[in-house]
Amino acid sequence: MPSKQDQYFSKTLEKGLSILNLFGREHPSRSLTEISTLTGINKTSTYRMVNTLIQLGYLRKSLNDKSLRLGPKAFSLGHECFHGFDVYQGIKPIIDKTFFEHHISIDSALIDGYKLISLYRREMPNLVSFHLPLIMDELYARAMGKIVLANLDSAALDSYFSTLEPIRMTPRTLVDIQDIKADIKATKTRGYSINNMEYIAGVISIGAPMMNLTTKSVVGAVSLDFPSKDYPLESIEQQYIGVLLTLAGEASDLITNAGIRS
Amino acid sequence: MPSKQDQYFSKTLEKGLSILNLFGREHPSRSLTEISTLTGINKTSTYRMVNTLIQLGYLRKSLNDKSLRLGPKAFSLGHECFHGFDVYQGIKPIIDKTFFEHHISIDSALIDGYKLISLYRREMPNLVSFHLPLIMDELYARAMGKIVLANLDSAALDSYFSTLEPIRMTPRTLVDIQDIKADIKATKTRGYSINNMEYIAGVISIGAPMMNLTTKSVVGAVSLDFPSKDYPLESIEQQYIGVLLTLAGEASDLITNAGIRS
DNA sequence: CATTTTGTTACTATAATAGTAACACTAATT
DNA sequence: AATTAGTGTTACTATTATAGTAACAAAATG
Repeated sequence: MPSKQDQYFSKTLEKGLSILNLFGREHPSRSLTEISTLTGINKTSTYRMVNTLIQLGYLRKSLNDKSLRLGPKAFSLGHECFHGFDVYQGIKPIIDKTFFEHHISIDSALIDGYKLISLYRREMPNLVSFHLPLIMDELYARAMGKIVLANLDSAALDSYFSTLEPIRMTPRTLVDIQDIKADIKATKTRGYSINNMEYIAGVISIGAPMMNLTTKSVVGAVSLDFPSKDYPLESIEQQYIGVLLTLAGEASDLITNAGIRS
Repeated sequence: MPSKQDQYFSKTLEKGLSILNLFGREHPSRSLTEISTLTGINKTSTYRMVNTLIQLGYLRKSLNDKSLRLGPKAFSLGHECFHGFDVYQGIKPIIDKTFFEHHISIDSALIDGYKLISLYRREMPNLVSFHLPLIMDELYARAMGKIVLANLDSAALDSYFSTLEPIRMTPRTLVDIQDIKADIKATKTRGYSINNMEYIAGVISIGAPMMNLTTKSVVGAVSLDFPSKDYPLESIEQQYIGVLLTLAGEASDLITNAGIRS
């Protein structure tokens, strides 16, 4: 948790970046007041920040209505930030290798607070095609989320549950807090997580943690995803746990070398 | 040209973003003093900005040496900025359509100052594979650059030439300023630009402008790229000018609707 | 071990931002 | 057409955040 009140923290920069973060695939356009209310920044300050971003080319303003959109500079910054992220470059070959060896769908993600940031993903054509968001909230309903929760310390876990309001996404989603807690406990002793069609109907996943081996802390997770009609859970557990744990081990080595920590 | 001295411009935000812009594929790691000298920001202020970016997760610091790298937050911001850019989403189908109809390599870019920002690209396997940078400086040596220059007003063109120091990239690259000026003039009357192996040996390109039809200004360009061994320049000019101009027209419509202007 | 370089902290004058409030302008409603 | 509500933009200062100097610590270098 950052101590944001020291002298060596720029609130202005934080505000500016929080504005840029409001734009994305599902929000290509926003208005000034919308930005002001969403960020909690007063309207004049919002205007200053937005105006700055426009002048620098990160945002642009429609002429008719004055709605704001991403500008060319945001596009190029985005490209560089995406492809310049060394962990992304490092995990690609690891996941690709496993993908071509075993022909299974694989996903990976990093923790950011109590969210998962999707890192790199390969999907088999047999899987129900689902367009996953880049940042995912539902830790309790996904294999990657469960294994992350199982590796948090009890204080962090309490803090997570204190604000949690589970949403039922499939008939099998766990929505009772006690059920979720029990599942997390089981996951911890098991060493890997199971998502039995709780997030998307027809998809079974197993997950393992990406650990920083130096600090002994979770920083993300990998998962293998299977179509339930072709793969019963029992056979997955018999055949693929080794693959999963090997992959997670390789990913953990990468993470540890890169010095990622949460 | 932005008037950056008004009250409604945040210098702090500008500095913070300029730091983030120093990172990318070819510069995954940088030191504090490096950042300070490159941006011209005083060391303490750099420290404040960098510290902020670290606390927010946009940068991370190596434990041993204290070198800085992009963090997970920069990765997710990058992804959203890239895929949330509506012009990118809009130009994809246009270029894909032409690509599948004519089986030729196609490139597109937007202007940013006197640089080109690569937008979307499709490449045929017959083309010499070249890894283009996302931001390109050599306007004088590329088809997309030439057509952009040909559409600038004389003041802007003078300003461009006043700082230009051409680099010879192939035996055919124009390095004499007078030669370049003559070529720009010829391009202007021709209506499309020709790059005859001046940027990469063995690659001939033709370029046309993406115009904002409302403001009558250039905002970018598209180009068709051919391997010179299979396509002599004469046959390209006979067969593909129509394709090029149609594509440029469609791209211009998109740009105009989006309200992109330079 | 001495020397240079790089990162971090202390301190304060100055400049930049926050926030209130008023204003212009458009869109919606009557 | 007139009224209202809403959004974006500007004016104006108190406040506070930042810039920059300088000193210091900690590595890196020789």
